[in-house]
Parts: sequence; structure tokens; C-alpha cells
Amino acid sequence: MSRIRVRPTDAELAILQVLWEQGPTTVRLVHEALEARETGYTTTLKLMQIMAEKGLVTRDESARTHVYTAVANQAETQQRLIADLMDRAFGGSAAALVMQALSSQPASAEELAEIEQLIADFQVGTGERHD
Amino acid sequence: MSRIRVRPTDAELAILQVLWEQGPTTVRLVHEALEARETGYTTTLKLMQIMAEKGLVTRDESARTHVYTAVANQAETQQRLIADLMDRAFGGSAAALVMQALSSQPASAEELAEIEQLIADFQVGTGERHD
DNA sequence: TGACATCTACGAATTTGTTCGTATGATGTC
DNA sequence: GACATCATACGAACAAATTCGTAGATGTCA
Repeated sequence: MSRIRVRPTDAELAILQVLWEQGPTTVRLVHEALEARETGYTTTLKLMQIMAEKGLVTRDESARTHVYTAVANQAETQQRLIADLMDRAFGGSAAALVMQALSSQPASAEELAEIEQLIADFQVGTGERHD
Repeated sequence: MSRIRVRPTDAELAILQVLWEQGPTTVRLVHEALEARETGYTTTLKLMQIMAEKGLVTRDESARTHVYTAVANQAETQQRLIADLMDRAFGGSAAALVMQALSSQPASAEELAEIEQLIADFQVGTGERHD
């Protein structure tokens, strides 16, 4: 019933980013954090109301100014988005996606090292050896 | 003017996949390849007509049965999709995206090795060393 | 208290994506 | 030549996402 949508829309994702960064917040603060969107206050309000209906966020209505909280955390949502993209555009292959990502936008040396470490961990975890 | 959209829609992407796999094709064949969608023939036709208007595909109208060709290849499109997701959900960090992708959907040992190789290439290419 | 600001609710307009039915014309078969 | 088949074109309906204006309730403060 109240399953979270696979893909939050663009506007929803922008709002979720603010909620993840700032924690539970009001429409006003989200709206201000989103000034780049150059959209009216009531637009942000409406979107957040709809997100509450959809179950993407919960809201505390005990005060006059409602306080909104993201239901799913950032990592969960990122994983859903990646899984979705992987299915739709990469034939379900994480490796294909990762390789496209790396070849298009080379990461920094530190990041590459981090990824290597992650891979090394997997290889240990699955009993694989790589020398 | 005729810039390719950042994000093909779901239906468009499904059609593009067929065009990438099969090369230039007719609406009929695309429609048959897409039976999973359980949608009418004229729906596929309409979508491909719109894609032609948008510049996602070109079509050869010299014969009665038109032949459609994808404008962007699969890798280009994948990169655009990844770049878009990276911006919208990962603060523009390829590394963050890659790490989420890997931790959610561990790749096979072979794939991990491939990715390691890719990283090693980068490190050589950028004169970085990692030990 | 009265003026003003701020908040939510709500309806509505607009745009985009998706779907399909029907019309119309070309092709092929008997 | 008549008729079924297949193609494109096109209009229209529908849903979803986004946007905003207005109304009404509540709070602030001089």
C-alpha cells in the first residue's frame, strides 16, 4: 500500500536532498534552500503536501508550522535510483553501469583508491583472491 | 536547437534499446521486440514519430515502411543518464555513485577485476600511484 | 485592537508522457 | 478489379508532474 515510489520525481528529489541535509524541517526552510529553482513558495508547499500523501515524507502537524521528515534515507533512495537506472539502461548489470560512470567522469585519486578498497573488501568477502 | 534531450523517457529508452540491438529497424519490428509492454502497435508508432521530431532517431521514408535509426549510440546515452543521476542524486560525485552501485549490487569477481583494471588504467593515465 | 505577516488548503492551469481509435492511402492476393 | 492487409497520420483522452493564485486561519506587535 504505502510503498515508496521507485523513483522520486526531480522536484521531489531536490526537496529530499534538503531534508537529508538538514533533518526535519519546515516548508519555509526547504523553500529557501531551493532558491535555485526560482519557484513560488506555494509550489514547494504543494509538492511537500503531495509527498506526504505519497508517503515519501511524514509531517508533524502539532504546531501551526508543520515539520517534514524524509521517510527513506539518502542511501536507500540512491540505491533505488541506481537499481532503476541499471534495469532500464544497463541490462541490469552493475558492472556495466560502474564502468560507464568511471569512464565518463574520472574520479579523483583518493576516490579511486576508495573504490579499490571497496572492491578488495568484496573480494575478501566472497573468498576471491586477486593478485 | 536539435539538441538531444538529457533523459529519454522510459518508453523512449525501451525503444532505443531495440534500435541499438538490432540496428535500423521498422516500427513493426520494434513493436514485436517490445511485447513485454503489452501496448498497441499505434502506440509504438506514435512514440517513434515523436522521437523523430525530438531528434532522438532519424527515419528513412524512402520506402513505404519507414526505417528508424537511433541518433545517439548506447554508450553516449548511458553516460548522459549517469551524469544526470549523478547531478540529481549524488551531488555530482561519480565516486559516490559507483560506491552505492557496488554496495547494492555486488558484481561478479570477473567484473570486479575489470573495474580494478579500469581504475588502474586511470591511475597510470593521470600519473597517480597507489600502493 | 487592528494591521500585517505567515501558514495551510485547495482549485486550477499547463506541460509532458503515454495510450489508443479511426481515417486514409498503398500494397498484395485471388 | 475487389478485398483484405498493412502502413502512416492525426486527434483525442488520460494521468502525472509542476506551477501558482486565492482564500481562510493563525500569529505578531505597535
